[in-house]
Amino acid sequence: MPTLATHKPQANNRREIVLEIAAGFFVRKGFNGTSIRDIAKEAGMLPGSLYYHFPSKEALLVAVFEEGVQRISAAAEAALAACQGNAWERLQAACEAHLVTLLEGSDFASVIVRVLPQDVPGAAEELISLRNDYEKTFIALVDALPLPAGTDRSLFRLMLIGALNHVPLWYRPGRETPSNLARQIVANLRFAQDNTKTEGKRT
Amino acid sequence: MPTLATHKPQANNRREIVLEIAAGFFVRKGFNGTSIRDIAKEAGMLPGSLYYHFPSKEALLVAVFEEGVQRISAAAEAALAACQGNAWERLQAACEAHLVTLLEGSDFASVIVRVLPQDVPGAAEELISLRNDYEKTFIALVDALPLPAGTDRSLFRLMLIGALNHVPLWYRPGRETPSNLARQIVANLRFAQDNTKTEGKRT
DNA sequence: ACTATAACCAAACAATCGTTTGCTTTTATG
DNA sequence: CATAAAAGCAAACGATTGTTTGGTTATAGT
Repeated sequence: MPTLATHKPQANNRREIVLEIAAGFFVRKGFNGTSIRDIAKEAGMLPGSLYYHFPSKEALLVAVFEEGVQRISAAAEAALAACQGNAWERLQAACEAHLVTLLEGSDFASVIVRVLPQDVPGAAEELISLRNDYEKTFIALVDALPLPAGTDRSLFRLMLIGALNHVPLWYRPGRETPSNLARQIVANLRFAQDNTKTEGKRT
Repeated sequence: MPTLATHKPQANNRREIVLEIAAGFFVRKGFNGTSIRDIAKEAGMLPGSLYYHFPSKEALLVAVFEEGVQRISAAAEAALAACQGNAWERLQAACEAHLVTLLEGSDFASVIVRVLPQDVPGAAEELISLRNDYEKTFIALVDALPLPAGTDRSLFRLMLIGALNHVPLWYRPGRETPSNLARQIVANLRFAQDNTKTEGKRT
């Protein structure tokens, strides 16, 4: 069979620009607080033109979300690849990468924390699935910790993620660095577990 | 002086019903995801009728927010009044009340966690102020803790609040009780601080 | 040069949004 | 009963929403 329609006139230049602008709006205004016209206007395009790149507003959010998960995952895995320490040090490295990406990285990662799946009914399950994929890394990291028997590792992980993802709500640049904050957060959870007497917090 | 216009035909029955319905929508759909018509419909009223009770949608949200702060504050202070223990036990009591109110109390308190001030531009400062009033309680509780010198108590408190307010995003009734979760969350932060060697996490 | 696709414009669509206005019903008090 | 305020209805206002449709320009391969 001959080469049928092997054209490729150009790359999607504007598509990535639109994604970046959309990420900014979604982070600052939320999903329902952002209009297609907001994004199009900042991109120097007309509202309808966005529908060449994305079939719907929800699909645009999903694309931003996917990019965010990919970026923060890449940051965490890169940090882990460069860390040869023990389980606590590896967890700390991942948390540093996580927080640095949230606070100083692009807006893509922040969308993951800002936009709730229930805000996007048509794609809620997909967003949850994407987030779960990323958090699997933390499940493994927490599982590797030398925690006292009886410790609820699931709760421990959710505590940590809750504390980390809460930082963007109060963080102000100039005081502590994101890395320092992550280190302190992990440290505050670390020593607590070292001398616990396994006294029954569960039966 | 004679009694001039001392009428009071009735109390604001419907007003509180509207508030409760609004709280439910704000929690589940967010502020921008909730329409006046949604609330009015569930209240069995017409959209315009809400404007007799509240001058605007934002004012309605503020009213819900205020009620939420009052309820969760009352729960925390009641728990503290009934607790004669040490600083850690008092913190635990407040956290239990906080989490129980968030997970099992009315929707009013959940609105505080769900709706971000930036979603309501015209009342953002007021919402922040209301939240800060409540969190002052936790500032005092954390200040009273016997933490090792050099510990950033502000970060410690923000970690705790972050972990607590994150629970509604993953909590599923039937497993652990809210009280149990709060106790474990505090416990996970407690022992960490007991044997810290004051090794410089800050200079 | 011809053609097919990419990329976007221009303009509108129906639906929904928060809100306003004028009128009616209800309710408690004198 | 009379009255005045409370509470709500009915209906619309202009603005904004996500989206569609058809036409236009740009670009690259044959």
